[in-house]
Amino acid sequence: MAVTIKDVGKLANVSPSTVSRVLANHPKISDETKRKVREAMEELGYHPNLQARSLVVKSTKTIGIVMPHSTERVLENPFFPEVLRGISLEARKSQFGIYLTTGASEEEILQEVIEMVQGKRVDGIILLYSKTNDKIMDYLLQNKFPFTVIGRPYQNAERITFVDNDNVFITKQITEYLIQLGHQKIAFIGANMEMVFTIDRLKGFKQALKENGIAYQKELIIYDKELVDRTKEKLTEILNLESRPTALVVSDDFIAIELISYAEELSISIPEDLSIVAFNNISTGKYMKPSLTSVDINIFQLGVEATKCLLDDITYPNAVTKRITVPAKMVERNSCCRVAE
Amino acid sequence: MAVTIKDVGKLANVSPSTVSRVLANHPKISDETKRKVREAMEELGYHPNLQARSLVVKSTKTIGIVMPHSTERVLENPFFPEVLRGISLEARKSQFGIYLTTGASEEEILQEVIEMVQGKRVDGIILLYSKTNDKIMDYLLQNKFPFTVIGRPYQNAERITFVDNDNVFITKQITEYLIQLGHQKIAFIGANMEMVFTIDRLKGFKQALKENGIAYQKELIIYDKELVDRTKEKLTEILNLESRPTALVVSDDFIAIELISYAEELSISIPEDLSIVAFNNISTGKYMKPSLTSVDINIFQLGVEATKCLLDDITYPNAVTKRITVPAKMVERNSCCRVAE
DNA sequence: CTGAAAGCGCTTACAG
DNA sequence: CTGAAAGCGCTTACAG
Repeated sequence: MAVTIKDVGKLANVSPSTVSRVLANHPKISDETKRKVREAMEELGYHPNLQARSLVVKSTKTIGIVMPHSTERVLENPFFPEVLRGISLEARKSQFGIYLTTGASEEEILQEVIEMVQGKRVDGIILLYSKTNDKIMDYLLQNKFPFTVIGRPYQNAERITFVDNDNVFITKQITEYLIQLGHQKIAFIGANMEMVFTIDRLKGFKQALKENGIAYQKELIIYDKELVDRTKEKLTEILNLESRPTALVVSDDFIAIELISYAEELSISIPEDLSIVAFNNISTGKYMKPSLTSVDINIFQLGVEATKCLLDDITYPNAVTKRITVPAKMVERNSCCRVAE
Repeated sequence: MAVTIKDVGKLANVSPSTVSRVLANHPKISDETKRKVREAMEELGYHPNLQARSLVVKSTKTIGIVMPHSTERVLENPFFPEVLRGISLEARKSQFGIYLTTGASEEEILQEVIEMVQGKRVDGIILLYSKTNDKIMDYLLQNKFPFTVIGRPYQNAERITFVDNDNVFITKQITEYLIQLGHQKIAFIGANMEMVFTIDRLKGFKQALKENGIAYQKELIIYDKELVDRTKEKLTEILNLESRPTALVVSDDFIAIELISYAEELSISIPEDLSIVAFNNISTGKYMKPSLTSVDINIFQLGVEATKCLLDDITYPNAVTKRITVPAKMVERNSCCRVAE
């Protein structure tokens, strides 16, 4: 059916081995035969069967990407396309393809990962997120399979190559920015507390409070879990607190946008009554009213670096693990202002 | 190194052929040997090498997805994650994996597609977009490789299975909605004119005008090409036309959001001075001020249906081509109002 | 019900 | 510089 190395060999009057060698541009093959063989390939429209090659060379030239559960709202935000753009760019440079998980639950994803790994579908894996007690990370580590994570591994970080923002630092910085604007009552609206970036950001948030002598108030910390399915009530609840916060650190621009709309229903003006700084710097943030002050976490670069690391890891197994920090920076716009006296 | 069918056979005291058969749960193998073999697999942690299997059964159980050029802004909007969610869901049901193109130009993507097809990496392909003169579609058609497109193929539609919204109809409908609100000067802000959905929407737009006796004005049609890199000038230009439109049909919520912000800089109020209906119904649309009236094109369902069709096509090659229409509907919010007399 | 053999399409020592 | 042979890990007629 499909044209194989044998057909090409026959047409060019050489053995299959020789065809294979010109495919690899082996230096010891004469230019003459190379020409002949290439002509034959051209004529027959030959293209190597990658499966067959993979089977013998034991390398697939593809990387697997583990996405968050496809049911998560996470996927709604532009993180995914953007990180993929970074990964693609870098993978393509090395002629690597991309294979995706599709699972809707951690268990399903784990099964897919096992199949990718054991089924020899990929040479390495990029984990797009880092959460606590992640079975997938455990599995990969245990099987010594090359992988890189975007985000800080909660355990075994010293044995894992990862790229991340310095979430503690940047969150401390933005919190201090709010403090310098005179805010004392600042709430933290986190994402899922199983996500390590949430843990790190909360840490930075607390550090800023502490170093500035502001007491930490438990009721001013809200997590995603409390938000899902009753976002509106929960957010409204905060806004109605008798000692309502004057500023918010919000894990995601989308939540910030939602929250702003609720605030305005309650006649709370942004930023006069409530300052907000969020994360991710979505492209429409600058067109909002008020425009959103947000942390640009450089998603594209996270993807690029993670891929570079993974490809390194595949090429030189057993090299030392690396830790890459991608700079995040606050983009100041108009959703924050000095607290009213 | 890795454990193979041979190792399992040895441990279970059967031939590799038998192991292979219990893998396939062949009915003629006795329960007793099945048990024995499965035990051995368990003990050794055996997992089949999918590459090897693919090589002989000539099926990869994976589908390839061709994305728009990764450089396009298209990727910024939630179309991509959402369609992928639909594809994943459906693919997973049939145990199919997903392989992605990464190319940054049509030429690169074509090369990748050729490699996917000839390299036997995938059993079928989903094209995530439809544009005029698409080399990739031509290639696939010519090679009789199973594929499905999301969007209407510009050529050869009768020979291609595709899923699409009825873009002509829905755009006609929303245009009539604006006309019924009393608007006569309506502008159309399209995406790239090479995209077939833009062509179709423009057609629906014109139909609505014609049937309502409104003259078609060329200067009220703007394409993406004119927008890229100088979006602001171009949009502002429209807003400054001496006979400024009172309503807009905009190809994408993101553009609408951007446009709204420029309008307000010019003290044009939405919707009082300018009504807007856009496409895609992004999740934050309802939190905008004003909230966005937008067409929900049901991206998720487009992904699901495209995958179903493709899997059918893979299972029953040479079946008749299908055309699936996924309903789109306008979600009415507050960005449109009756034209001022 | 099970095994031996051939074969999927390639690569790569080994030999000359 | 090139070919014959073995092998990657599986599946599947063919035979018994």
